[in-house]
Amino acid sequence: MIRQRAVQTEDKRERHEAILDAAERLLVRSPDRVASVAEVADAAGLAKGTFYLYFQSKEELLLALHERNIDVFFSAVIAMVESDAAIGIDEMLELIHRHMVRPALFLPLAARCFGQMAQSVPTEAAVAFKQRMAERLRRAGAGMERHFPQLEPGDGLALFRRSYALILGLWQMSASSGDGNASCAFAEGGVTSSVFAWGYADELDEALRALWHGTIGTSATTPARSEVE
Amino acid sequence: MIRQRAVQTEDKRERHEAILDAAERLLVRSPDRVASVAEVADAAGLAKGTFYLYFQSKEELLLALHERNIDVFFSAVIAMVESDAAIGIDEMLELIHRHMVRPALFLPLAARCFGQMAQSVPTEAAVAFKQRMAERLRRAGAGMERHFPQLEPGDGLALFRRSYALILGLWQMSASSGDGNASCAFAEGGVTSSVFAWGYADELDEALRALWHGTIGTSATTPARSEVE
Amino acid sequence: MIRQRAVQTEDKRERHEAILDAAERLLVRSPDRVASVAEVADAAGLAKGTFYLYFQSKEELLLALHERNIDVFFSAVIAMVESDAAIGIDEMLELIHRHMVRPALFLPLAARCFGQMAQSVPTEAAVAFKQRMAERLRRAGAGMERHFPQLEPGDGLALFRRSYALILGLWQMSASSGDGNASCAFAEGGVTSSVFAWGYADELDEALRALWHGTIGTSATTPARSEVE
Amino acid sequence: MIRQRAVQTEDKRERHEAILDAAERLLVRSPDRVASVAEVADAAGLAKGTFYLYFQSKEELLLALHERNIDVFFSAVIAMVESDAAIGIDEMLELIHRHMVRPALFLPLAARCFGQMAQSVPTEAAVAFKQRMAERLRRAGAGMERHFPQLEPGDGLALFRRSYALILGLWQMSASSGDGNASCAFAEGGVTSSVFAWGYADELDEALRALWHGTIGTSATTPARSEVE
DNA sequence: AATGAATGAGGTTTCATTCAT
DNA sequence: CATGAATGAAACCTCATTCAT
Repeated sequence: MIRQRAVQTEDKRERHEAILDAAERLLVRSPDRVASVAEVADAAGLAKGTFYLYFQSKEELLLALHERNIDVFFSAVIAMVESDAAIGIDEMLELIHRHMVRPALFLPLAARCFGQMAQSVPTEAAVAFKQRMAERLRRAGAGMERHFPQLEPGDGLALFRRSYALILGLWQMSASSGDGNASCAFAEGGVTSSVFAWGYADELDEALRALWHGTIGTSATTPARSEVE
Repeated sequence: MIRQRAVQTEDKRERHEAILDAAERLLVRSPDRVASVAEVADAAGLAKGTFYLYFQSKEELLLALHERNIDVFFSAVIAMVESDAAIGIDEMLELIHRHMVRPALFLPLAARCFGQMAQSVPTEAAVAFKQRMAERLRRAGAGMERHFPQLEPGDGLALFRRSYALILGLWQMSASSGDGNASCAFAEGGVTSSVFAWGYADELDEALRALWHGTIGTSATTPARSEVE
Repeated sequence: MIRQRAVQTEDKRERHEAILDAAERLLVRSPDRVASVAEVADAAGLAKGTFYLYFQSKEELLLALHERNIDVFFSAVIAMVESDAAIGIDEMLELIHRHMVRPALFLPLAARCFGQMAQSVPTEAAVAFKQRMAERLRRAGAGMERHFPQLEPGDGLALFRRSYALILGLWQMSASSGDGNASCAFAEGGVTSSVFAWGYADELDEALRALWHGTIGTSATTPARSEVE
Repeated sequence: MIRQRAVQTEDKRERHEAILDAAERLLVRSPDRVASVAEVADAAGLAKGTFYLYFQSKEELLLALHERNIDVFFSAVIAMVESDAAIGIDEMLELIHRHMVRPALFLPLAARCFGQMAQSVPTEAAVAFKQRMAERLRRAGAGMERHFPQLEPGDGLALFRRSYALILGLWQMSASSGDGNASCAFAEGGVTSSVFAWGYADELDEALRALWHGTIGTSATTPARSEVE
């Protein structure tokens, strides 16, 4: 239950979360448009002005929402790479699909944040975000290097960076015309469909395999591939 | 010389271009903000109302500007792959740098367009854009397959798609805090810089090499590398 | 058949009429809005600019259209009052209904013209219109005075003026909310409907009878009334 | 004193009025043109956006302004007819002149509203307006019937309706060429002037007398007339 | 702290009118 | 004469953000 006034620090965090929840709800309900601040505040049971007591700007809200998603993903990744279980690309792909591809929210939000962050997020907030992001990438990359000795120092990090770039970039190419679906369903047929009618999920898998294959070598990827197919 | 009135179809195309030029000029001058329609029209020496004779919306202008950039790049790529000269990844990287990385406009605009296209571009326009894009990718991909017989049908296309995703995705990760620079120059030092202070240009090269290496194999990439260096 | 270029005076008049016809057609088709100049020109098979070779402004078009309607009405009125047939209010009402009430165009147009003429019609055009209008009223009024000796000089004119004012004013009160119907069909019931749910046609008859009765006396109106009822 | 922010309902009403006042001021200052929304907001000391917090559209502003005028008039009329003082047409004419004819604003605004209301006022607003108008007419009509027993039920209402129609209709005929004056002062002489150079104020009196005479009979009108002349 | 009225920039739209061709 | 591109004013609209209460 939310108190009338958030006097305690804990209450504040609660409100923060409540606003994020409200934004998420609205974003899931209609993924193709971003709710206005008024709508978000309303959905959170607050007045418009109150929103700005908890977020500097609307962009910051989106960024925070995005970071919450990212956090879940990286927690899982870091847990995996820091465990001693044997891991391969298939385990990683499974994580990626579970946390980024299947949730309706992750990719649209990521695209929006990365595409527009430059606009109105104050530099300090962006820097802080990037620092937290960097720490996550560093830990995940270090874990990777522990599992794959053929990786030179820094290569684990780079691998994650590039994977993330692929995940986002491919999604944007597939989703960039307002079709909520991963696969563009246009029936014009002919050449077009053979070029653009690719499913995001499958293409992502293949692309990541190619990237990892080119980085780590076949040791982790080829076997995994053969297991699957 | 531009006529006062665009009576002929050719004149209209010229006007169209003139508006794009104006927008480009403004965008180059202040890369961190998008000029208003009024400013663009003004810079093109036209009234605001005239702008809407040539573009449905501001989004469409940005999309058209982006497509013009893309077109230059793909023309070069297609010319290359359809020629009989031996090509390797280095030639491709050079094209990418010349047309996408070095021009100040390409990547910010691409990020903006891919991240936000769904907003106000009518579906038909977006579909048309994608079809033109698809045709370009198809030709480039087919050309690639001609040069690299080890590519299965469709792999050339996929390679371009994934490369483009990497180009965009990495740029968004590097540029997402309003620093116009390719390399984030923040002086907080320590861990952060070792993780995020990577130059976009160099990282892109490495990432693309890894991707191509994982797709085409060493035949095209490693030798090419040794020739250059 | 309309020539390509209206060189002769006669051709010009033809075009003038063609534009009026087109405007009338559009106005009849959708009475609640006034077509744009572009639409009118288009419907007349002309370019937008050509319209302005035949009319100073859009207002002038509406005025001319209105005047054409008026002319038909007054021709009938003058013919009647200048004949020797016995006339009473019923004959007049019949004319009014035939030329003003039943045609869908007359009253909306009249309201628009009278309500907005002040805006953009140059004074000279308005004066010219009023002069022609005055001459019609004068002839009709004089004819009335010939038929009703109890009218003092000028009273016939005044009677027409006041009748026209009633016709217009009542119509505006009845039609002022976009309901094309003469009778407002709102079903809220109670007091409201008993006040506003009056049929224009019937109310006009009664009002004009009262006005004429108060001006001419019972000689012309009461008998006529008894004949009808 | 007007608060900076209209928090209370009462404050909002005040704001509403303040905007109406501003619009009225501008309209009085230059009667031949309607100020833009920006001008009105400016004159009210508000931002343009604030205007739209209080009025749906510009048309609604004009309608509200008109209704305010109407309200003053009908309040006076209703007060008169609901008092026990003896009333005749002269008292009524005096009210009409004081509230409708002499104020520079009433008639132009009424003409505009009645002629154009259909445009952009949403139907519900127009219906609400008419309902309020109907209630006023009803009360005034009922009061009239109390004073003049010869009126049948409904005749008082009809009398007001017709009077209002005359007031408006005659004004539109007299004012329809942008001359702010009640009497058209054109010097073309001859027939014209004898037909159209009638003073609105006097003609209105005569016309209303005729209408009332034809409705109520001489009991209320003739004596009053003799007193005046 | 909470509120929501006020702001103001600017995108979108319409359209009567003008003017170079 | 005919054309329709260009104009520019202004309505309309949305919305992130600010600030008096």
